[in-house]
Amino acid sequence: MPRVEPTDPARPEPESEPASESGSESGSRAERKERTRRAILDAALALAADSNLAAISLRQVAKQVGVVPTAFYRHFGSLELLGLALVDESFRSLRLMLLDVWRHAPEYRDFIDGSLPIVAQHVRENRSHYAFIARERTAGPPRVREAIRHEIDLITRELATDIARSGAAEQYSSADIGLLADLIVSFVVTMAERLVDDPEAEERTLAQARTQLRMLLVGALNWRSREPADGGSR
Amino acid sequence: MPRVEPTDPARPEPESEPASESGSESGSRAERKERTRRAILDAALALAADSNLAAISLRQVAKQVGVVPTAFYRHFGSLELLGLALVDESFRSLRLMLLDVWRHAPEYRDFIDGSLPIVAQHVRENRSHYAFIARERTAGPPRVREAIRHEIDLITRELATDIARSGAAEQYSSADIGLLADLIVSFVVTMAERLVDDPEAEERTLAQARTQLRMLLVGALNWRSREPADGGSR
DNA sequence: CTTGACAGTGAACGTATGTTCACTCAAATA
DNA sequence: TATTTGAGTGAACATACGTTCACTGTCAAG
Repeated sequence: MPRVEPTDPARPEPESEPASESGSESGSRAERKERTRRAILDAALALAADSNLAAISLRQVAKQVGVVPTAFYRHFGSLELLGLALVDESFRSLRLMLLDVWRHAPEYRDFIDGSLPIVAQHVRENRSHYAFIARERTAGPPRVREAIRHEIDLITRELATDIARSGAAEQYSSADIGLLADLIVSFVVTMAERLVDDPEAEERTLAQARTQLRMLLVGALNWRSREPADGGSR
Repeated sequence: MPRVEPTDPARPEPESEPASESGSESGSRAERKERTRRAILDAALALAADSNLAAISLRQVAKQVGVVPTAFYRHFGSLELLGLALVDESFRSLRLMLLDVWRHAPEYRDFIDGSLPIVAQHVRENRSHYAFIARERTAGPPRVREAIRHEIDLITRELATDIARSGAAEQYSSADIGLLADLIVSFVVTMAERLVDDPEAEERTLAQARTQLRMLLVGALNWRSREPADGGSR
């Protein structure tokens, strides 16, 4: 039986079923496996927070979860694959949040005041995931870095098509729309990094980001693409 | 054995002086110490490039340098202090480069076309240092992270005073100048990260960055600060 | 009721880690 | 010339690492 002696990793998992059993070994076989998997993901997330993924060990994770090191391999082939799983779940949640943002952005004016608080709230509620992404984006194993960059690229493209659709697509070349989307996403990534880094300063960070985003969009509104094939050959 | 370092144990040290002695033990006592110190810094820089500072070991560094592990302590008390030294030397070089940039920026138009190539060249010639900064900025030991953030803050402030001096300081509140400087520095940091990440794409990255920086400055030129102390809140 | 699948166990392995300590021996100082 | 200094040595330590292997006990399918 799995012992639960280390720092209590009580599952705050939203169970659709009313958990009649308070013990840690309830549920079906598959449910128990999934619970261990979650515990491993959470433990890795917590341990990596004090340094980074490449600096933690399989044995530390296993110890924190309360299982023997070998049990790790039943769930992940390596720490790198664990990292990819964390990237996956981080961006799955992020994309759901972005659906809200897309919806609440009918005009440019509302775009900022409507979107930023939603993003900030999501960062606040998923701090460890954002911290993970911010760190591993530049310092993670190559495959993890690539996965994160790919996800951000996808988001940038979505924002670009959204700008092209709802904005004045006439005055911008499609290349310039892409560049604008990239500028915005890069800025929001930077802002998210700051929210993660210093949660206490959320209010100030947000106020500044709002002004900066407005500066940026003033630039966009006064922008005229010169030639069709200006700087962007795609 | 997850990773190996097939690095040649030979000294790849670029000597500017015509080495009359082919051996590696010329010079005074202090010079020899300094040479070992440099070798340690370079070795750590190279080893961290495959993961990050927190993931490498004192022994790996010592092995790569070609000294016994204990010799490390004659130069640095810990890997963290080594990291701080690397931050220091990275930004010392960076600041020298920025002096050039400040000088060659009399107008906004020239600011972009004159500055970006200088920055790009510096990144190209100091790739390993920029890679180090980019990684450790988010994933390094806390004190290293803090040191990097502090250096970037100083640069941002310098840019702000430079904008206030040479630009039209009338139409912006001082707070907004700071926000604009932060916007620019953040963007350049992102651009530098990309140059480091994919040196092959330097030309395209630079072309896009030039357009994006122009978008950003169009925003700045059309910006009017609403109230003295506040941002553009409505 | 039997049986196979399989999450988790526990020992064992060879190797790598940080740090200590007493030491050498050539250059710098006196 | 005699002495001090200090960069680099090499052994030793306790601990941690990833990975292997044969195992156990229980849930679910046959």
